[in-house]
Amino acid sequence: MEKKFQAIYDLLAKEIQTEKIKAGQLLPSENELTERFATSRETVRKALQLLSQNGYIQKLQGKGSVVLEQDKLPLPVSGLTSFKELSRSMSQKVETCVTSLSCKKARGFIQQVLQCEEGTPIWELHRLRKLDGESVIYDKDFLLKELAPGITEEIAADSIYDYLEQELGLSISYAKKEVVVEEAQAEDKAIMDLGSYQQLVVVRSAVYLEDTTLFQYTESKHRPDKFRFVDFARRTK
Amino acid sequence: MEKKFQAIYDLLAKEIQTEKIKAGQLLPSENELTERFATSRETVRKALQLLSQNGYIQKLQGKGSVVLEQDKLPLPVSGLTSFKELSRSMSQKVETCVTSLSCKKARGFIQQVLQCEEGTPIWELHRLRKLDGESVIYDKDFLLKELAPGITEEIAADSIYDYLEQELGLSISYAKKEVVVEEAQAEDKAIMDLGSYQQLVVVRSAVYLEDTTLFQYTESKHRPDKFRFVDFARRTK
DNA sequence: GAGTGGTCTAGACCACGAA
DNA sequence: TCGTGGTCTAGACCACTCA
Repeated sequence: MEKKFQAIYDLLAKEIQTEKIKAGQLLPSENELTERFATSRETVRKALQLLSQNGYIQKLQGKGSVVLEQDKLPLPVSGLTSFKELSRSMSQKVETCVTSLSCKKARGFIQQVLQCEEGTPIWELHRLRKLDGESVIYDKDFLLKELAPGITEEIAADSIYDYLEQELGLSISYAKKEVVVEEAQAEDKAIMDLGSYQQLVVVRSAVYLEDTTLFQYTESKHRPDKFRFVDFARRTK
Repeated sequence: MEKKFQAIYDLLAKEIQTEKIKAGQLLPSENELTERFATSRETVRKALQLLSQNGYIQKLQGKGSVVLEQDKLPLPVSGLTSFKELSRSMSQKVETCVTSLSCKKARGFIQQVLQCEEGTPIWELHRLRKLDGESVIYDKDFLLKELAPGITEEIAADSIYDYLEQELGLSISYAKKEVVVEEAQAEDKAIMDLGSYQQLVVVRSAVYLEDTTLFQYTESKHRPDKFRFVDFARRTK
């Protein structure tokens, strides 16, 4: 059974996305929504808080909740989104090529970033992402084998997150990310279509499960002209 | 009078920051906190939700709230943070130099991004940020003059946000951002210390007030080696 | 003054984890 | 079984906007 506030959120989000309620208009008041959904005001407010967080509305005390303008498919690199989910919203032709999938024992750098015992089995996965036939993104993933024993090249080419969440029932919960620009390494130049680009945008992320286990470490290198990051942020005072 | 849930948040955040409660430990249970702060459980939960959003804790059903590891001063380019607030957390010597402050009538590109009438008075502000004597960040701001009539070079060199919020009582509420990499223009090369760098990380942002007025548009160009972006993101399902 | 959102309360029942 | 967090309720009072 879906949670009530989630259902209200989904419905309102959909009405905004489909422009059944247009930007600039006010949502029905909290009291009206309370009646319409036969619930309590706090539950309505939970839904509205989600809408506000995700940039759908702005609440104005004494007035109501204004619907904000929706951006036309910004790549939500922000938040936690996998490549497959991303590519769905891209018009271009996208291809994923698994260049390497091997199992290693943790030591040195990898052991350190995954914060595990020396010798822990680790999947090391390299994937090349092609847009319109050009290799422009190079991902290296390191994951605890213990938690995802059955990874295959097919799964890796599709979506690891789908596999984890739907097949294994693991819940990805949060991530820490860092974005920097670095010189392309010899390996990058050999494997990617860099043209004259000498630098790459590198996104490093640590992915955690619900129980706070650090589960995956990823280094994603992007050719600068194919990198775009968009963000919606609220001021927290 | 400070809101109760905010006070509880502040106190707990401080205890985590100062490692009075260490990473990996559990927070007191919601019932305990309810008693300690002589409040209701929902109020405690509001505070905990904030802590969770900001990456301080992870809630585990049936167990409690685990304190997460704190990162040592990540530049929070994420969220909504002004340069002055940023520089406070940087060890390096930071200098801001106002290279231009003028008032224009909106038209063309500027009119479009600020979504205002043609001819609306606009402040155009150029600032150069120096780290250790090198000019590595170049900001161009466009703001509605109507809302911030009294801007001076002194204010611009200090913090515009402080002026807006403390002097004018305006409330900055949210922003949309985009990060891309672009070729350095002739102007950028002339005014910044770019060395052999040919490309710049460009952060474009639109800043909105509480009443959803689009108030400011900023283009911030960073020398790639001095750009770093960190982010904490929760998975939203 | 009427209607809006913002905060807070005191309770209820449920799902989950650990012992 | 007991303590934890997750959801939900029905009410209260306040601050704000607008007519």
